[in-house]
Amino acid sequence: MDDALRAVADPTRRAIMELVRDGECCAGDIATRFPAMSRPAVSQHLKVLADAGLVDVRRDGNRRLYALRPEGLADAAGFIERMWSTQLRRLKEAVENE
Amino acid sequence: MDDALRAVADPTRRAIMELVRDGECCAGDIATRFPAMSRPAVSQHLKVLADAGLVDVRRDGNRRLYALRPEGLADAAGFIERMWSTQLRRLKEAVENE
DNA sequence: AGGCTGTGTAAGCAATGTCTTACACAGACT
DNA sequence: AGTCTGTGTAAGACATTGCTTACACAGCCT
Repeated sequence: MDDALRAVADPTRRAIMELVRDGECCAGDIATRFPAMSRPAVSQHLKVLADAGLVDVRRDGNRRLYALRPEGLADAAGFIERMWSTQLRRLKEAVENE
Repeated sequence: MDDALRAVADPTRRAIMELVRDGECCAGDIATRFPAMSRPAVSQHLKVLADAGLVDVRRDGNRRLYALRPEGLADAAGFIERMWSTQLRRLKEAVENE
């Protein structure tokens, strides 16, 4: 979970995830979506995401295709839900005490 | 969202959130739960959490009581759900193509 | 008033993270 | 074989983070 949450804490990486969310995308295409940043910078972000299990990588000849791997967020989602459920429980209690 | 996700990326801060999850807790009590760390370090983490809107602070005489504020995670939860839904949609499509 | 108790803040330092440029290397094309 | 295209990796500069110790200050108690 630690790797995933640390990876997701960066806005560029979140943007990349949104990009590859709807299907595979190759490194170069992803990089051109961030004109303000050099290509190696994007490549490093992709590595962080891959190491955290948030994206899958597949080689296709010359290129590398990246795709979202939502399961990587499972633990993070679990944490948030655990926090969230507190609110729901409190809400429930508040309603019951009405 | 950025502040919340950055705050949540730290394991100590997540532990603090779990601690104050079930009710208010004062700064000192929280700090004693982290014997490996100095009290000011914990105080700084609490500030980060408060600034990110993940905890509420309330003064009670001398002490400061912290409590979880789950709404602070709303945007983060939204992001995760947006990623997550991709998987669900794909799963659905896979089932339909069976 | 004076001295605890509880907490936040300031300054400084070591570790980490995020870029950039330069380079390496595999796969496609001629 | 030679070269181009696509992409990762290495090294280093710079900013940010997470700690520590020392200090500041408000609120209670006598």
